[in-house]
Amino acid sequence: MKTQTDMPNRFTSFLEDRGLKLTYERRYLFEKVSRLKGHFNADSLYESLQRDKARIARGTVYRTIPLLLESGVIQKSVGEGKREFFESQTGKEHHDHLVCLKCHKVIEFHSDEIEKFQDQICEKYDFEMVFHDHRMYGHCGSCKEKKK
Amino acid sequence: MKTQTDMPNRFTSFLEDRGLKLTYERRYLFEKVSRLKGHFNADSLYESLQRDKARIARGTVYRTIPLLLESGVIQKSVGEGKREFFESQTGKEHHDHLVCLKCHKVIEFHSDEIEKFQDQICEKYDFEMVFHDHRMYGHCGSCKEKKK
DNA sequence: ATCCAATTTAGATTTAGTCTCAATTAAATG
DNA sequence: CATTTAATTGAGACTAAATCTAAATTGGAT
Repeated sequence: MKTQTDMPNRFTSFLEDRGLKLTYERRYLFEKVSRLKGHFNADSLYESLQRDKARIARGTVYRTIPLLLESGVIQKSVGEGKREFFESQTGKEHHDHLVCLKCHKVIEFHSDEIEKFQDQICEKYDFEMVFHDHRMYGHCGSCKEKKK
Repeated sequence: MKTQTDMPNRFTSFLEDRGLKLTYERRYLFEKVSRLKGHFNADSLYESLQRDKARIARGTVYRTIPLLLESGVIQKSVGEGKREFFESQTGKEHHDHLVCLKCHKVIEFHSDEIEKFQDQICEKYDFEMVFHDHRMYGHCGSCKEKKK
């Protein structure tokens, strides 16, 4: 819920832990993706920087994305095409996805029970979860019928 | 009348539903990926065909992968690099993944309870699940400690 | 304020994936 | 089972995505 700009955050602590520099470009990209609502890929992110007149090179975007992924600021998302898609984790109300293999419709769902058992699994394996991604693929109601 | 001795399967029924032809290449690729155990990408699949001396063009591999995905024969998998990775769904003992954001270790898990609630969700949304993919990202036991 | 290793930039290069069109083939039809 | 035709394939040209390189810049330690 909180997205403080100058306070330490998930990303700045991550950089510090790794002994990496907090450059202008890294901070800019962190703030940019934190504000992004929908899905994006490396290129659409680069283009939105250009619209901002932020002079950050394409290569820097590609080099920063793995850092944002590893720090859990963004995650890989439901990709329908060939490219990798990402979405911001910040302040997002969590949901998971049912994806129709036929019409590609995406239905969002949420289950407290599943989340509870997830936590149990993490405890069992001594794993500290940052985020998760749970998708079920199959056929939605209308495509099931159309199958005849 | 079918010229093949093969039984109908998920892929052949899919092709039939869509009015697509069951070509030599499609059958070959279906059988190939069904036998594959680990992860693969478009290129490693193409290379394994060349080792087989199967003369199937690169373009055909790229054109067939979406069909294998849509029919649920393969699914997109835990991709660590930039490329899309796939894995066969056939006859695989189902498991899900805990993925360490730091060392990229993958821990497999299985939970009957989670599967049960998944089924409930599907029922609620009138969704017929073909397969699912559930990943939790975070820090594994040893990376948690190393964080200091 | 200085210094140095890390990082960035711009563009060249490499690699991944798509497209085109002539040739081939599945399978529907008689 | 010969004919027909629309779908599919193969080969390679082409486009797009991602990486690399070397010179310039910068964070942050001293």
